[in-house]
Amino acid sequence: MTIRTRFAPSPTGYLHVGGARTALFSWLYARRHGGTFVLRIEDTDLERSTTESVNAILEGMTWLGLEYDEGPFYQTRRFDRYDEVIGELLEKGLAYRCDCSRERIERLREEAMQRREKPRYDGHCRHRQVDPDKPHVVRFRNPDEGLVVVDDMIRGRIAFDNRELDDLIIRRSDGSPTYNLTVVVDDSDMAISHVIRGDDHINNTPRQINIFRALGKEPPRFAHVPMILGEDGARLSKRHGAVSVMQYREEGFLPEALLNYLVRLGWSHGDQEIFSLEEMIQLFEIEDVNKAPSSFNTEKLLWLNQHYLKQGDPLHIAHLLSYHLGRLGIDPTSGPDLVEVVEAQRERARTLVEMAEISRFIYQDFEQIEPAAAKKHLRPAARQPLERMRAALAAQEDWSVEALHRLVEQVAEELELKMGKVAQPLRVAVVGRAASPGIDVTLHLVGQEKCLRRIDRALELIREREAAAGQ
RNA sequence: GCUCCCUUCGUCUAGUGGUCUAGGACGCUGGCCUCUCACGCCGGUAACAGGGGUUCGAACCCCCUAGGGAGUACCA
Repeated sequence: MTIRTRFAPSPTGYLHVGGARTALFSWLYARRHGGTFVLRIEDTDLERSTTESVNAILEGMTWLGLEYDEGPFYQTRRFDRYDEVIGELLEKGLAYRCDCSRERIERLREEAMQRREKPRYDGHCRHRQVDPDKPHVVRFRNPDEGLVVVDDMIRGRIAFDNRELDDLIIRRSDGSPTYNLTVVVDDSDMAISHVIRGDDHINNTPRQINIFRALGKEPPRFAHVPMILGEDGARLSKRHGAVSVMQYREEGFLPEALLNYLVRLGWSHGDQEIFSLEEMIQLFEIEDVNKAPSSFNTEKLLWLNQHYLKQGDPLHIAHLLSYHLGRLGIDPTSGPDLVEVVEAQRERARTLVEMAEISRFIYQDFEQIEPAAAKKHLRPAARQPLERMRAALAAQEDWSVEALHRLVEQVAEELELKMGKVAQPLRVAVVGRAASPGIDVTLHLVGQEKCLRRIDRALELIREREAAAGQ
């Protein structure tokens, strides 16, 4: 059998991490088995669907690298086909027209609730001849009894009693088809073999299976993946911060990190944490997906992101960093080779945004030295080492990391001071903070001119302090 | 309310009747390394929701309870 999976979002918002993971699982399943991955846009809700959302979803998929083999198919372009199927169902008596008022339906619901029963449509119009030219909806005639058994690839066997199901609307009074009909027609027409989707669809599954059968079609296999919860264990929602996939890009995450994080959310392969795309494809089995919902944990995502920052191709990361530097108002071409910046900083940053921020000093003079760092390191005792370093650096011609390293060591030796007594004041003077890459690399990246200028500023500050103390 | 689903460290998970005094990862934490911050390395912290069965033996099988979640639309 040819494996065909699909991702079928409704374009009513951006691509969020839950949808992205579902898409990833579907994509992996297809890739794993040499199958085809189809993208279908479920836009039958004319009120809520927007082209902006379609674009946002496409953009998110592209960024993650989840390329589809067929599509995107739009359901709004298939209305004729749905009508054809509904007509067929009507003709065979497997569906019927209904003109029950919304008031009547509402009353039915309330009565059922009072009787502590599940609200269901009572089949009032099943045997009535509703005038096709008058306003009406079309309902699917659900079997009255029997069991519908779903053999879910993740949950196992789930049984539903047809008595719990009612005759659902498959065509609205405005003539548009509804979800449960369109999925079945599409999954059938597109020969989808495996439906991998969120578990909020479990309850729809028996209805859809019944429609498949009414159509004389074999239903696909189903796999319902549990949802993703927010950091606090509550349901993930727009109010829970960055849930849009594209926002993760803005916040400096790498797509490979997000993908790796997402694949491990609910799925595992022994104790392995790091998965390249190739490994995911090779090892992913839908049966290994957990049944329980899982909470999103940004801390672990950050760890993975740093892992990929550290492991990735520096040139590739440099390109991405360039964008984030730009956002800080920095012209990346106004400093050293970006690859050198990446290599110096990638063990110190968890995101590209952080990397850009801690690299700011390489390009721009700072407003003021961090007070705590200044207080601790720019004291009178630091004046002599700083002056010596200033003189040595001013005379320095070879500005390579190695040469600078020897220079700092030499000054420390001459003054009979430990490295820290020389490097720390120097660092604070040049960086404006007490943290940076190795002092040699730091000096190298900043460049001679800026280094000297900043050391002069720091020396000035020390003299001011000495004067103030002397009074 | 009704139907369906879920339940191992704070979080992600391993585990499919004995090898579990429950393993790994993130986080937190002690130490080492060290010019700072990181990285790295070594160590620590912390869980089988509760109660009944079945069995020589249960995290694993069954039942109940509790707690979460989904659906119950002319949304998808």
